Amino acid sequence: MKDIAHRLGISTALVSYVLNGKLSDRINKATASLVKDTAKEMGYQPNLLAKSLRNSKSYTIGLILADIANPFSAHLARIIEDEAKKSEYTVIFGSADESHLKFNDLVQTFLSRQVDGFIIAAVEGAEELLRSLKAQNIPCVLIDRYCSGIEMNAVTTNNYQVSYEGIMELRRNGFSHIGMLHLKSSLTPMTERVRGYRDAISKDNHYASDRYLIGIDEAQLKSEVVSAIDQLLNQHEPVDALFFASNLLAMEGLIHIRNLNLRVPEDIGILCFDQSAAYNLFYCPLSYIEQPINEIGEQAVTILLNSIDNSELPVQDLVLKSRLVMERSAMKTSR
Amino acid sequence: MKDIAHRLGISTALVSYVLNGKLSDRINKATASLVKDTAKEMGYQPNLLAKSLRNSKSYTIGLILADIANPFSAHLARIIEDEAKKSEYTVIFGSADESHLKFNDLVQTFLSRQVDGFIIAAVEGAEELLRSLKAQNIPCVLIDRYCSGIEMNAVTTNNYQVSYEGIMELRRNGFSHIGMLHLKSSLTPMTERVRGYRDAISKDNHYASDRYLIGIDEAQLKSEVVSAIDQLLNQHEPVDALFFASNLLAMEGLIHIRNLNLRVPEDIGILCFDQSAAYNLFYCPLSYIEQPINEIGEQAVTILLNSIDNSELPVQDLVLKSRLVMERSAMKTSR
DNA sequence: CTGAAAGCGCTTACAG
DNA sequence: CTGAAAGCGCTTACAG
Repeated sequence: MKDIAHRLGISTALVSYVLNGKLSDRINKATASLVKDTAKEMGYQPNLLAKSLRNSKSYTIGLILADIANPFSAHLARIIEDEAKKSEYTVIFGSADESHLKFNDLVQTFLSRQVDGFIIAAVEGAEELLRSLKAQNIPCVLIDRYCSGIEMNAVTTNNYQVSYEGIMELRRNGFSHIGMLHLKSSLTPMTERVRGYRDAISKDNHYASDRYLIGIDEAQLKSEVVSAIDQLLNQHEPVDALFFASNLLAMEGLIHIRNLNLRVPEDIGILCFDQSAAYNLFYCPLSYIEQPINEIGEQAVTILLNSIDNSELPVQDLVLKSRLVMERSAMKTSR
Repeated sequence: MKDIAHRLGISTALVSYVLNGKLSDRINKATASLVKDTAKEMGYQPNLLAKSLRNSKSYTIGLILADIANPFSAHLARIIEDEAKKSEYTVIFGSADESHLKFNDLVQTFLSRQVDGFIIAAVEGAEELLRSLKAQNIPCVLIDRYCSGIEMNAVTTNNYQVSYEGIMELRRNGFSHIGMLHLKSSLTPMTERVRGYRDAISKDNHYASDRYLIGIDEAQLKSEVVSAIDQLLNQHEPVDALFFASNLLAMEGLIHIRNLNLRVPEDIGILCFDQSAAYNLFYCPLSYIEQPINEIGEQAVTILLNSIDNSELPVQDLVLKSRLVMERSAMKTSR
């Protein structure tokens, strides 16, 4: 910029005005186009760091996910990237691995990088930090996980409702002993899915709602899924259907079911949470609950950018609808 | 920083020295600890933008991938994130979608954000821009795709060698008519895999090396995979094994094979490129070529950071070894 | 229509 | 042992 100004014998102020299209009504058109041409010729690259420092606006959003390597997160990241780009925002991301420490670390790092706002899939124990972000008036949108007790923008899905309906569908389709594998987690998506399952099971006094309900520790997911399924099958009245409450649970569960040579849906009905390209390789078309990932990502960005532009906006709490996709795996066939 | 200085009645210079641990040998220890305490108490957050501007070093690396939503890319991104974090670097990422325009755009955006260096999965037609990055002396590491004709740091895998060996293994295991589906792409991973296949087929005058070789257009991957497989099966001498040259090709191909009710490996042998959690849902254990993703990511970051720290380093061209994992899908059983 | 000057938050060579 | 001052690359209120 200095070079341009110097070359043309004008001030950097003028260069700045021209390049940013400001005051364009009272600038000599000849000089204006001269500046533009010279800028192009010299390959001028604005320094966004300097710009941000001066404007206290970085056009950067911080995205904190559980793990970018998880297909669900990766897909979401892609949507957010595209949506942010439309408004000239860049995304910096980090994976918190459900760890409170990593989460804090990421927030601090991103803050010192002066992000304009956050899109956050919270971890357990994040309440305090979230509260402090809110107190500092830093624009945030929670995705996936809702944090009760704090009024913050959030984009979530109807986990309770769709789980309830999924189980009711299984019952309607003739399954009578439906088990559920969920992650041991106090975060809303999981607790809501469990609640949906329990209410559906309890309806009309089916049987005790925790009889076939098993929580899995994410740290040893594989082995626990295997023993949980074995346990549910080796009972006096074994389950005739299984509800997997996340894509990872479904993946490991299905592998075990295939290893046991169980036939789906004849021996056991299946309903999974989250879509996955992998399901297509299973021999039986799998039923699943599809979250509207595109909409989650788009809405999160929209809400965030709005609240960056206008800090006085009321808190938005958007609950999107997941879709129940029923395939053969959830259709009981007469034996 | 100004606040701290003001509160303590000292200069910001001193605060800066203390907080950065510089000149620590000639600073009063009492003031030093006073500064540190006050900084903590006031919740001082350094502004990395200002720091970067002053130091012309942003501690940011730009990661350009084909598509962060692709499991392979997502996994790589995660490794790179972790490795970069170890050295206090933050990653900004973008998906180029194999588009030359998006690629240019991302490079420009990241440059104006003053990244210290790039990790790049190049697109077709990126040569010119890469050459200009090299001319500007901007640290870069190419991953996955090698760009012939430009001397740049690169971390790739032995695509030719491992494809050749995979096909030879299939032949050794009794398959005699081996087809290959690859993407129409002039990028090295694909061309090298094809070359490996052809050389293995040509060896000992098997048959014309392009007889069962079909290129797929990524834009309509699904439909073309289906018709390609049909074509390879409905011949006078149909194929008895298939080599899928990428994870997406394998995914769609396997779906079609399952739809056709073909038995693997009895009716058709299978070898896939790239590992995938999805493979585990297939009824027959699948053979695949596993690229060392962890090592790719780690080495890419290491090489990049080294060349950021020392611009005089010689160009590194690292070729890592992929691993051939042979399972039942590649074992011909006597009918 | 255009320029001189201050300032964003930091660092560092220089002086004392 | 510590401070005043310049400067990184930008923007913008003010003056002319």
